[in-house]
Amino acid sequence: MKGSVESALTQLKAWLAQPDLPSDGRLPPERELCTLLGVSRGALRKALSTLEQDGELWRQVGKGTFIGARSVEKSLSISTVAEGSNPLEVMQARLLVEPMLAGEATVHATGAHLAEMHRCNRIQREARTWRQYENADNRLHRTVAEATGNTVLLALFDQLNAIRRTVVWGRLRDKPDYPPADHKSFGQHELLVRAISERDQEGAYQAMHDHLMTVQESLLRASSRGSGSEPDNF
Amino acid sequence: MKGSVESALTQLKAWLAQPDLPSDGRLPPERELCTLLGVSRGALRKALSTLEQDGELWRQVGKGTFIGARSVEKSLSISTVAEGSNPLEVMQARLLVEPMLAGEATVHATGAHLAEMHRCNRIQREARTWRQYENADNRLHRTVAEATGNTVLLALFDQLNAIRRTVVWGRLRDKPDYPPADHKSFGQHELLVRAISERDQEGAYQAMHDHLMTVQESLLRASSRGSGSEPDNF
DNA sequence: AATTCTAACCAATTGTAAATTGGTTTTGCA
DNA sequence: TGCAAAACCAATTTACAATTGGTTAGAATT
Repeated sequence: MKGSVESALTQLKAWLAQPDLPSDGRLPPERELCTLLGVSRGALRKALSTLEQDGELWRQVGKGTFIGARSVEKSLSISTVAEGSNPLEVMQARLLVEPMLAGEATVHATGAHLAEMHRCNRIQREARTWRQYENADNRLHRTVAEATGNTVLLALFDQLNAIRRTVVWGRLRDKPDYPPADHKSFGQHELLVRAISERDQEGAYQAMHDHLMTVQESLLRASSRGSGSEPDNF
Repeated sequence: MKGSVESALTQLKAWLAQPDLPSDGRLPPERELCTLLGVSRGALRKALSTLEQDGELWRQVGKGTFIGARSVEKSLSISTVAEGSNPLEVMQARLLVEPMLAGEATVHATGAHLAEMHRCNRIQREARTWRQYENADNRLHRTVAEATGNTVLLALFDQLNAIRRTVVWGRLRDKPDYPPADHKSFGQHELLVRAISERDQEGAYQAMHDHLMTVQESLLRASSRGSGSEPDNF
C-alpha cells in the first residue's frame, strides 16, 4: 500500500513517545524494531530517515540509532587525529592555514607583537643549538597567530600545532645538533616579519607560503631519502 | 657474577647506538632483546630501568619499550576558548577558514561528496521546519570540510564548529519555527555546490565568503537590534 | 507496470578471546 | 646468598566473529 511509510512514521513516533525507552537514547536495531512495529524494514528506514533529517535522532553504521543530537567529542582528541594522519597532510594544512593567519596578522598586529617577532628573528640568527632555533621558530609562528587578535584563530593554530607535534612525535628520532647554516628559513622569516611590520597583507601571505613550501620540500626530500630523519623544523 | 647488570647496560647502550633501529623508536620485547644481547632478562631489566630513570626511554605494560620522551597530550578546552570569545569573533574566523576549505574542496571532492552536498541543498529547499534547515546547513558545511580530503583540516573545522556552538549556546534565545522564506542562503548554498562541482576554486571561495558575509550581516543586525535572538543559521 | 517487501550482501563498529609485553614472584641451581 | 630461568600477573594489542546501519537484486503484491 502507498501509505506504508506514513504508517511506519506514525508507529515510530508512537514508540518514541513511550516513557520507558532506554536511558542511553539508543533504540533497538532496525531488524528488531521493524518487527516490533509490524512494518517492513524499508518503510521503517524511510521513517527513520525523515526523523534524522529533522535532527530528532542520528544513526551510525555498526553503532546504532540514537535519539537527540550527535555527540561532538568525536574527532576532538588530538592523538586520534594524529594517528590517522601523516606529516605531509599536516604540512598541507599548514600551507592553507598559516599564510591566512599571516595575512590577518598584518591587520591587527600590535607593536608588542612586532617586537616579539623581531626578537624571534634575532634569536634564530644567534642560535647555536638546534633546540634554540626550533624554539624561536615555534615562538615566531605562534606570535603570528596571536597577532591576528582573534582568540578563535589562535585556538585553531594551537590545535594544528598540537596535531603536528603528535604526528611528528615518534617519527623524528635524532635531531641535528646544530642549527641550519645556509638555511633559506632565515631570510624567509625576516621577509615575513618585515611584511607584517609594513602591513603588507599579500606580502605576508606570500612570505609565509614560501617559507612553508621550503619546509615541505625538505620534508619530501627527506621522506624520499628513505627512513632517515625528517629535517628542518617540521 | 656481580657485573652482569653492568655488562647488560654496556651491551644495551651499544645496541641502541645502532644506526638502523626501527623508526618508530620501539625496542624489541624484553624476551627477544635479552637473548639478542646474550644477557638474562633480569639483568636487562635493571639496565633498562636505569636508562628509563635517565629519561632516555620509557616503558608501558602491554605496549613496549620506546626511545625518547613520553608523548604528552594536553587537551585544549573548547569551553575555555568559548568563554573568552564572542559570536563576532567566531564569525570572522569562519570567514577566513571556511572559504579556504571550499576552495580546497574543489580540488579533492569526490562524487560521493558532491552527491551529499546536492542532497543537503534539496533538503534545505524542501525544509518545513527550522531544525531541518539548520541540520542540512550544518551537514553541508561539514561535507565541504570533508571534501578537502584532509583529516587535519576536517579536525580544525570540527574544532571551530564546536567553539561556535559553545559560544552561541547561552546566547541564542528562541529560534524561529519556520525556515527562511526569502532567504539569500538558498541561492548562495546552491552557488557554492555548483562551483565545487565545476571545480571552480575561486568561485567556491567567493560563494562561501559571500554566504558567510550575509550570515555575519544578519548577525550584526540582530545584535544591534538589542537582546533579540540571533537569526539565520549562525 | 509500478511499488513494496524480503533476502542477501556490504562496510563500519563493537565484542570477545587469544596472543603479546612489561612487571612480579617463585623455583632451581651453583 | 645470588642470580638465572621459569611461571605468573595485568595492561595492551591483535585477530576474528558478531552486530548494525546502508545498499541492492529479485520476488511478491497491488
